[in-house]
Amino acid sequence: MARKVVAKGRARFHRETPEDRRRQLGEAALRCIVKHGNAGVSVRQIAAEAGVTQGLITHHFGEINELVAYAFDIMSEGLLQSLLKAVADAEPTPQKRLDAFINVSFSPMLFDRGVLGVWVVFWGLVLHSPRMSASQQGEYSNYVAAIEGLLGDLAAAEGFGIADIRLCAIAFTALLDGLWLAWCLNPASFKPEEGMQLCRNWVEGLRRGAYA
Amino acid sequence: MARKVVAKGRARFHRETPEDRRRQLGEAALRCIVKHGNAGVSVRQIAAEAGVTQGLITHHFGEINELVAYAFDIMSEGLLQSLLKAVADAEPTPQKRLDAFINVSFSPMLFDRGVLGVWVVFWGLVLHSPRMSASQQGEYSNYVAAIEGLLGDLAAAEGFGIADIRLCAIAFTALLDGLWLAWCLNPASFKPEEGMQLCRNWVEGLRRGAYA
DNA sequence: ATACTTATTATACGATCTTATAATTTCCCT
DNA sequence: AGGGAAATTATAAGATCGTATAATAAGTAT
Repeated sequence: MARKVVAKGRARFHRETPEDRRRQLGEAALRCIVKHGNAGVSVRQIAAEAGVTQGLITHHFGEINELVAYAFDIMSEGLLQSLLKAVADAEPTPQKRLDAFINVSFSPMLFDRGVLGVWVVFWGLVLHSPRMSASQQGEYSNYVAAIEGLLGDLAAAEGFGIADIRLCAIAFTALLDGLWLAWCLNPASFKPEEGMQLCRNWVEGLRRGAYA
Repeated sequence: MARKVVAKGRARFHRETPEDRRRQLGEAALRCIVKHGNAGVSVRQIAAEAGVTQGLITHHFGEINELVAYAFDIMSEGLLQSLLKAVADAEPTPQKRLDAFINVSFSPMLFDRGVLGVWVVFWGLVLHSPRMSASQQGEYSNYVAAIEGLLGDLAAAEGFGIADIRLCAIAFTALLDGLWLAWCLNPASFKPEEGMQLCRNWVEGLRRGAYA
């Protein structure tokens, strides 16, 4: 009957599995980075955002870099899944699938200053941390491979030639990333629909044999 | 004859004009950012790099953000000047001038992880600081305008059509930036010469009317 | 129920950060 | 040669940061 009495006002808490807690902390880290950029990467801020004390981060991740790398991984995987889902939901023709990929790339889910803000922080870390660089390389190659598949299917269906499809996918990725970056840094410079049109123009150049 | 005696070991120093000192501090800031990324943005580190005491930064710039914005400006202007000089030194045909622009864009002066590292830091600040955003907008429009001129001259000389040359320049800029980003984050993904080829392929698509 | 594992809190320590203020040196000007 | 403006050093104050350590609560198995 008698509830166990908590000594001296120490905070009560809910115990969670390591995986759940790690994910909560990773998502809290992402929210902090969205809000404050590099300045948001701090044990104290992230712990406060997650509603826990600082020690938990040390306990689950050791050092904070490990938490940030983990946040990078879950964010990256989530975005790629969203992209692939949009492609899977499209009509199963190479043209429609590529269109779907372009459309979702310019949708508010990805074409968003907050999302870019997170990536900019990650890029900064990738340049100075082998751990982050390893994550980035894996995720980049997954992304390029997805585009490679889309472009290859289109070329096969329409019968035009591509000299080096891997390089082609790299170029298309670069175009998407570059437009994303430019628009997020300065949304007045062009409209998302115009960005989509520029991507379609790029594909049109591909069709016309500019990369054969 | 008697040298003026310095009291109690206080450091001697050389007095400089405000412009010179500001530039020295700006360049020291750039070196710190190259070396340590966001972590290099610190009054203490920059002052040490410049060989002065911290107070000088406060004296000349007020708050550190102002110094970083100034560093952004001098770096941005320097790079654009280098690009324009390469164009000016090329043979005066639209084709050669555009080629020169592409070549210098992929030269070690720009295709460099340290240079990208500085820009990544700037981008992060642009997303959270109106002051930095204002600088970025001005510099981006100068950059796009330069490309717009190159592409317009080529179209006029060769007689192909471009529906919206401003958007075209934005796309080409995005491609360049995207390739720059991808290579610096992961230099193994492609070779600079391959990047140059991809840019030429993009121009070939333009020639073939993909943007008409 | 009771013991045990460990997730979590609480707290402390040393380093580094930004900014403010006062003292001092340098150099130009007359 | 000497006075004065301002460039520069020196120092301090308070905030925040990362990490380590010990104490405690929560849930699980016995």
